[in-house]
Formats: sequence, structure tokens, C-alpha cells
Amino acid sequence: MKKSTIKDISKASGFSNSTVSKALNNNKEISKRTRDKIKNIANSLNYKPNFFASRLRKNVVNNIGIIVPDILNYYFAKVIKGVQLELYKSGYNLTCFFSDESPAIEKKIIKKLRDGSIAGLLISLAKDIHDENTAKNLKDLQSYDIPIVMFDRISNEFDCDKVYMDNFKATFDSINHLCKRGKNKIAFLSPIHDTLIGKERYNGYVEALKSNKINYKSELYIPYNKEDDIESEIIKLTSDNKIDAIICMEPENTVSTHSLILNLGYKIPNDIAVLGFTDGPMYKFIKPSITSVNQHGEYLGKYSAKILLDRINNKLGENFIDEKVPTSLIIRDST
Amino acid sequence: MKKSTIKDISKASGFSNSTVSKALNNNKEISKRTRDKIKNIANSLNYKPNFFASRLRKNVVNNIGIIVPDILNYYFAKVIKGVQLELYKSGYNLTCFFSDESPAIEKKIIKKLRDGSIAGLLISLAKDIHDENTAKNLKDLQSYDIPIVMFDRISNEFDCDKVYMDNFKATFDSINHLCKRGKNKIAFLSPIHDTLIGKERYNGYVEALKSNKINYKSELYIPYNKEDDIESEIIKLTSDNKIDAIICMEPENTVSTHSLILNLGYKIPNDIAVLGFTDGPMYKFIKPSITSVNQHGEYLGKYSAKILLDRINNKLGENFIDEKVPTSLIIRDST
DNA sequence: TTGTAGGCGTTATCAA
DNA sequence: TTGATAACGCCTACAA
Repeated sequence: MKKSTIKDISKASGFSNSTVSKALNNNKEISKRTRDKIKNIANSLNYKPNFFASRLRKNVVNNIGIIVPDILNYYFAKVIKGVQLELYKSGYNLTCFFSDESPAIEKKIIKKLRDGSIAGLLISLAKDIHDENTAKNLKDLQSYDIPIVMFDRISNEFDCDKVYMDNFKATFDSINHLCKRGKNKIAFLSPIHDTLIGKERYNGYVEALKSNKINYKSELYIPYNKEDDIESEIIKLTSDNKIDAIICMEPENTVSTHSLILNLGYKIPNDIAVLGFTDGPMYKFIKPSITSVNQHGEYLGKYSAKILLDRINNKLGENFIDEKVPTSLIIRDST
Repeated sequence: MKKSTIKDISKASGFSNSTVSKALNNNKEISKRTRDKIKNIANSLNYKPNFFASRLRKNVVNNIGIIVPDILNYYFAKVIKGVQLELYKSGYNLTCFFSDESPAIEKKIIKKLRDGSIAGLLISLAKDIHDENTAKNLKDLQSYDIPIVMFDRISNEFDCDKVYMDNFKATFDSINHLCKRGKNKIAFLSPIHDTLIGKERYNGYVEALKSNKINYKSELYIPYNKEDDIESEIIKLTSDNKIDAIICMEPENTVSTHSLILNLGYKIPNDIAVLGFTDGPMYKFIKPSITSVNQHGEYLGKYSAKILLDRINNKLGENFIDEKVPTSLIIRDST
């Protein structure tokens, strides 16, 4: 069916454009009778307001953009869910982009977002290391009055609102928990050793050992890259009786370590405890279920979205928000 | 910084609106010298084109909507990733909505999407059972020339382009695979027994048994609801030696069944084989790794998006597409 | 209670 | 190569 406009309705109804417009917007200036008549005609003409005309006139954008490194990452999926829940309440839509962990793609997306289609941007960086080029593109957005909220993977060198977890404390608490369980040979496996987050967690590990009067052993800190074979390393550590607990940074790694240890014939948690950092999708279904750091992804999403909306609506002060969201431990059967 | 418009640039540069507009759009009618001059001024004025004015004038929408039941579902996350990859190539943005498995929320979202913000809709239904009300809202969208592509959870009673997996064949092939491995006491656990998809899979199960000359035993077909305690059921079946294989519909269920069986002291796959239907995020990291049906979520996403774009650009014929995307088995160590 | 008229910012046609 | 003008569809003072 052909699209119709307010003009078509005016013609068909005999009323003027403005009367029609008011009637369709339920303006009480117009008599109920006229309103109903006009609405009926609008219906029969299959009228739909033109989104862009209306937006141009009213000069509001009801769209928020979000860029995350990877939608397949359970944690980011949770954040997105939280964001969506918060935005939906306020009538904002959410346009999603994925950088696929690539700063180059990320840059292209940010550039594209200058087109004015979004009122604000939520972003978790592909690399949390400062990149001058990315910063330039983001600043560009800001110069057009598009506020930015960074979450989780933030850059310390870029000025904007930021929400992230306390990686130091989360690690510190995790190690403390393991110590309370009587563990003192705790291996720390890190495939993210070269990131800001990885470094903070490492610091938390070191400090927690110190505060529990456990000597730091470099052989128990195991930085590695995702391609590396980490299994043989774990096998060696266990067979030499060097460890009684392992803390892992990511779900894949946590689950395969957990499985490996069971397969090697050790008991979890008695022989070796396993603690996973990021809340994995399967932690509670695996037996023994896996203790993990709850990063409250959904909450973080909601909170970031709220800050962004408040910033858009000028409800925040001059200074940027820089807030650490607390984590908590979900203690299950693996520790 | 204050926002500037083309008019501001005209004033500042001395050129007319139309010259400025053309220059900014790199129109070769305008001399290189003038273009550069104008672009410089635009830059210094922090000019950004008004998205809505431009869209109103050009009358194009570059935005696609997608509604999935649950973003935390790994499969849907994969589909969204595929969609995004396809759309990104064509310059379309993707606005994401989640129905949270609720037809009521779904309806609200669909209603909202009448606002003209999207050029087309991708949807996987909250319930694949026909709902007259949902259908009405979707038809409404169609009447405004917004094409719809249903994927995965489709409704047979609604007319639009559809892409989904061959649930019958996928199950049939899975059972065949188990039979080839010498299994003939195959339990079928289904928390989705009341859905279209659940029924098709059930049919595949029954027919595959028949074709392998195995008698169907109703005690091995176990429909249940998510709240139900299924563990005791499995324990009973195994202790009575009633089964030598289990096929599960969902990742959570698959993983916990897998873990349970190991915990009970059975060997996977020798005592009991485990096959998971939907590709779970952790299947390959668990030991023994889990054989599963590959639903090619990312491919399905790409393909659905392609169909939608083709439909939008009138590249498809009169008839709606109704296509089953083949699945494949990822054979791992659990079978 | 209804109508007139102008403008939101951009782009496209046509004329200069 | 540049400029004048109208139009995209909607909304809203203001007038009637």
C-alpha cells in the first residue's frame, strides 16, 4: 500500500494540516469528534508518521550506540542485556557494534558514528592500551556533543565517564578466599597479562599473597598467550605437587583446567581448588560447580546506560564520573 | 562547541548553501579549490551533517531491527554476530531488541518499531506457537512496507521470508551417529517438548530409531520443564542400566548431564555417550569434549540478513523464501 | 476549536 | 562552476 502523509489525510478529511497533526498527536485543542474522524481516515489510508521528519522537527535522537569487543563473550552479552533493560525504560533504542577485538575495526565504527545517528556511545575498548588514533576519533565524537561512557575495558588516558570493576580488589578477595580454605600454593594463569586489567589482577594476586604471608613464587604466576599449550604446564605443576589451587581469568580456560584436573584424577577442591574469574555461562552446571568472581555484568550495563542518559540530559556535574563497581564472589563447590 | 549548519558555513565562506552542500558531498561540479576551502571552514566550525534532515531529504533508512528471545543464549549471540557482519558490509546499522522469551514484551517491541526507524526486521519468536496478536502486529509492520525475515523460531502460520534449521534431519542424523557407535538405548531429554522445534526433533528421534530397527521406548523419551529435577530421573535410568546414550536439547542441560554421568562413575562415551543439540560455548573445553549439532548460527545470521537486504532492495521474487539451512555434526570425544 | 504560515537542515533541479 | 529555489514531512506559534 502506498505511503500516505499528513497532507493526504488533510485532503481526505477536509481539515487542515495542523488540525490533522494535532489530532494525530491527541492534542486536546481538537474536539474528540474531529480527532476520531481524523484518526479513522489516517487508519484507512495506512498512515505512518515519517520518523525522520518528526525527528528533524523535534530535534531529538533516541538512539544509543554500543561497541563491545565480542558479542560471543558471555560477560559482554550480559552487559548488553543490562544496557537494553535500562534504555528500554526511557524509550531509547540500542544500536550494537562489535569490534571483534580489533582496534582497526573499532576505529571505523567510531568514525561512522559521527553521522549523528546516536545520542551517546557506550564502549568497551578492543585494547585497553592507549591508542592515540582511537582517542582522536573518540574526541571527535565528543566535540559533536555526543557523550561517551567507557565500561570495563577503559583507557586511563582518555577523558570521559567511566565505569569498571575493581580488578585489584576482586583478585585480592579471591586469593583471600582460597587462603581461608587452607590453600597456599595458588597458581595464577593469565592469558591477559599484557592488558591493564591483567596487570591489576596480577597486583591483586601479589598483594593478597603478601597479606597472607605467603611467599610469591614466580613459577606459579603463569602468563601465556591464547595459542600456547597450557595443559602440559598444568600437568607438570600438579604432578610435582606444586599447587593446591588455580585461579583462571577466562571461562574457556577455567572450564578446560577444571576438566583437566578431574581427568588427571585429582579431587576438586580437596586436592586442587579452581576459581574462575569471569562468570562463565556453565560454571553452575559443571560438577563440582565453579566458584567465580561475579562481575555483575548486567548491573554494570544498567549503570553505564544510566550514566550515559543522565549525561545526555545534563543531569551530571562538570566532572567525569570514574567509578569502580564492586564485585563479589560466588562461592560454589570448586573451592 | 555550538553546532553549526550548512547555512553557517555559507555565511562564513561567502558561498551559497547549495555550493556548500555539494562541496561537502564531494560533488565534482564544484572546483577542487572551492571544495577544499569549504571543507576547511566546515572543520573549523565543527560542522556535522544533521542525520535526520539528510535522511528526510534522501528518504532512505539504513537501519535494521532484530528481535531475539535471549541475548545470553550463545546461539542467538552467534546469529547476531553473523547479521552484524553482513549488514556492516552494506552500511546498515543493527538495532537490537530482546523479548526475554516473553510474547508480551515482543509485542511491545514490534509495536514500537512501527515508528519508521527500521527498514526491515529480523525476528526469532519468543514462542514458536502461533499467536494471533503477535501476527497482527507483524502484519501491521508489513503493511508499512517493512519486510520481515523470521529465523530459527518461526511460525508456520505467518507469511514472510523464513530461514531455519532442519530440526528433523539434525535429530535423525544425530541418532544415526549414535547407532553407528553401537548405541541402541538412547534417551531423549527435552525441555522444549511443547514447541514446534521440540516436536520436529522428537519426530526425527522416532523415525531414526525406526530406520535403525530399534524399538521406541516411551520411558526413554523424557519431556520435562526447566524447573523439574531431571537428575534423579537420569540417575534412575543409568543405575537400572536402561541407557547407553543421551541426547540433550540445550547447553546447560547437556553440560550438567555430562558432569553428572562422570560423577556417577560412568565412562563417556563407552558406558554412556552424550550428544548436545545446540552448540554450547564450552563443549570443546570440557573433557571428554562434547559432540554436538552445529547449527551454524553465524551463517544463519548472515544468510537471514542477506535475504532481508535483498527483499528491501526488491531483488527477490513475489514468493516468500522458506528455507531450511542444513546442520552438521561436530563429532568430538563424548560419542 | 480550527487554520495559516513558516521553519527544522538538507539536497536536487534548474537556471545563470 | 556556482546560485536561487523548492521540497522532503512534520510541528507549532499565532491568528482567526
